[in-house]
Amino acid sequence: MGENGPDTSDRGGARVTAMDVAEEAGVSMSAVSRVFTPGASVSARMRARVSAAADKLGYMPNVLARSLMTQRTHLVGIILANFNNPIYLTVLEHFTRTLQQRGLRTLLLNVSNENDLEAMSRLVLQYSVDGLVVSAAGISPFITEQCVKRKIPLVAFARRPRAGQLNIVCADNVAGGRMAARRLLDAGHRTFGFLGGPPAASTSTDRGNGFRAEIEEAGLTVAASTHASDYGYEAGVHAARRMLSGDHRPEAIFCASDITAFGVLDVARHEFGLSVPGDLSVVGFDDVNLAAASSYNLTTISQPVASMVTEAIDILGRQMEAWTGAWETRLMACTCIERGTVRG
Amino acid sequence: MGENGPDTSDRGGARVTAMDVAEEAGVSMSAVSRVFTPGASVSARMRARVSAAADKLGYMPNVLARSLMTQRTHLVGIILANFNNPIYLTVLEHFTRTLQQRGLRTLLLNVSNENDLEAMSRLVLQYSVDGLVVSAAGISPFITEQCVKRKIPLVAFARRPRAGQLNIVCADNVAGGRMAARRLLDAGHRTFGFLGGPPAASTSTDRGNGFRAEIEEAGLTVAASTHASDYGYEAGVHAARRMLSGDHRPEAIFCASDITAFGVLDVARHEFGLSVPGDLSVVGFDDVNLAAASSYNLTTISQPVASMVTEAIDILGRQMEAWTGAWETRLMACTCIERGTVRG
DNA sequence: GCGGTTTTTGCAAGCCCTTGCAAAAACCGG
DNA sequence: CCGGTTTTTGCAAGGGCTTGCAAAAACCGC
Repeated sequence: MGENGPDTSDRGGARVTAMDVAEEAGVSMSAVSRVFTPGASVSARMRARVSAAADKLGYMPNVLARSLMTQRTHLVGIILANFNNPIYLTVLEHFTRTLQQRGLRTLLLNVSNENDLEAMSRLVLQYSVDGLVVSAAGISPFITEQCVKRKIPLVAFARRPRAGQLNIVCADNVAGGRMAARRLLDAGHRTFGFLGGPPAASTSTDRGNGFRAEIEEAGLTVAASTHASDYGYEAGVHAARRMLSGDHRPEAIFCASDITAFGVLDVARHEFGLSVPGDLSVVGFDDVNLAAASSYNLTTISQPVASMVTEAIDILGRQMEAWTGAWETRLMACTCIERGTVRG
Repeated sequence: MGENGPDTSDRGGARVTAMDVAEEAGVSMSAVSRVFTPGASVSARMRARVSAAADKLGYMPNVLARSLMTQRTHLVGIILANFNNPIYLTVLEHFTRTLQQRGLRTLLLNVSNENDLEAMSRLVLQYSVDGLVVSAAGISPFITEQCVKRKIPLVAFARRPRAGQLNIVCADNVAGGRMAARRLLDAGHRTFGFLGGPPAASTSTDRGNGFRAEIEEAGLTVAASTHASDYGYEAGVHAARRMLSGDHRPEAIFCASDITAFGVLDVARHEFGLSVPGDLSVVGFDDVNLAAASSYNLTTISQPVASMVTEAIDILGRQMEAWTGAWETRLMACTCIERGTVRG
């Protein structure tokens, strides 16, 4: 005893271990461990002694070493493909916050460019995550099988429901598409356009399907239908030019994303001199922050991002503490946010 | 030999270890380890045998266990405060992608609400990250000291340069502010307003300082100056109402963020009936995606996000492989993106 | 102060992998 | 085919922590 302060036993990396604390406090390493393990059996006196020593040495348990024994890393992997739609920043904000509240950490993986999803999954599995959420197209059997084998709960986020060994949390895009259609039908429109996202995006397809179904059930058709190459503004602009310059310009357009809807609005107003909603009605999807901006004031279908995230994490949590081998799928209801881009 | 297929030795978690592979291949565990360690000494025959066994069993090394020995987790912590400015989605996209390219993983922490930064740092340190980037106000001495002690490279991202035991990568906000001023002075404006972000945001303060400095050096003053409560649209709207309804409405406004600038633009045009840039010039900051949208077409100061991120990761990488105890600070030049919200 | 309970503690084995060291194997020229 | 080199391999000792088990301590009522 007696060496004081910071450079005590500075062996290279200066990493202070439970053993160091144990020696400092004159107790066994197990005691130290127990002090840092919630719910373990430790007397108050012991706790005090150890804490004092730990504080003095600046000890923090190494959770990775711990995870070796406990088989729990408290790490949740999130594989995300969509970094160009601002709604995903909101999604991430909710995910990280909610996970943190539950004592879990976020391992974020980007699969937006050439990296393929399977390789990413391998990576994340090697970190023995306790759970995995994937918001990207192309969840392969390999991935679901690996997760099942390791009993790692997996939830596909914002992907179209499908059979398989995985959980799914997704907005009810078909119903959302129907909502958009209903709103537009109620406004009295007779000709419609649908502007989807990239063809690979199942969510966008579903929105389109719901939209078309509702329109067709009303005895009408969606004459114009096109896809933007991504969910970005520019893609919306290009698609809008195509759609508005045809000879049968639709009276109403439903866009599978707000950002592309912004592109449509701008092209319609500034390039075609149309008034919205006078000459053209537009409905978007997502309800991003700027949808409320007065320049756009976009009527849109909102996904319940907050509850989708909560739901996803609930599922993970439940299956983390008791793996049942059953899979859940939750379709969350959208709501129509009435603003100013639909007439009447 | 001879047991085949998936349920071989399914002891509970079904986790297959290097030992299992070793037995399957009839070799020592070290051999297995070496096969999965780049650059280790293994004969071709051995590699083949082990790989075969590993494939058969579906083995993946546990990188956490490995990190115990190697003292390298390949984890980089990112602590982020700002989830309401879409520019940060771009930042995250660059970070995750660039880190992945270098074989590093992203541990994302959200410090946007009550959670304090110090607690978050504790968490992330317990995961023995190899590096840490913090984009949030309030990096305390505790944090820098911990990082120094553990030789964990730390970079403050998009925070005002200051002395201390840490690296800093930041846009040159002062120069950026000056650029905005220069542009507005060149347009012949004589009265100016500055609309900053939350007072705690040093970056916003610096932008304001640069702006003011340039204006004052031209013998003029920034009469109106106010702060938005965050970088969001609504905050911009409220601030704009305050600023535009005074009796001395400025001819030109510089906003510390594009999103607040959008708010200003909308309030100016739709509530005050002003024409921009006819009656009012506006300059933003960040060059978010929608700044190019024709509804806004915002002249703005762009931060070189991509190179800022690359730079930050370069610093981390360098200090990860050779800790020198020296700290770097990089101030990256902004550029003025000329669009349509400044007259002339 | 004693036998019987209930805590509290330490021991040591274990989690899954890496790596220095020395033994074994492969190679080489003559 | 041999002595000397250069790989390749296995052994065993970690790395930092948890935890079942049994011993030690603390408690309890009488």
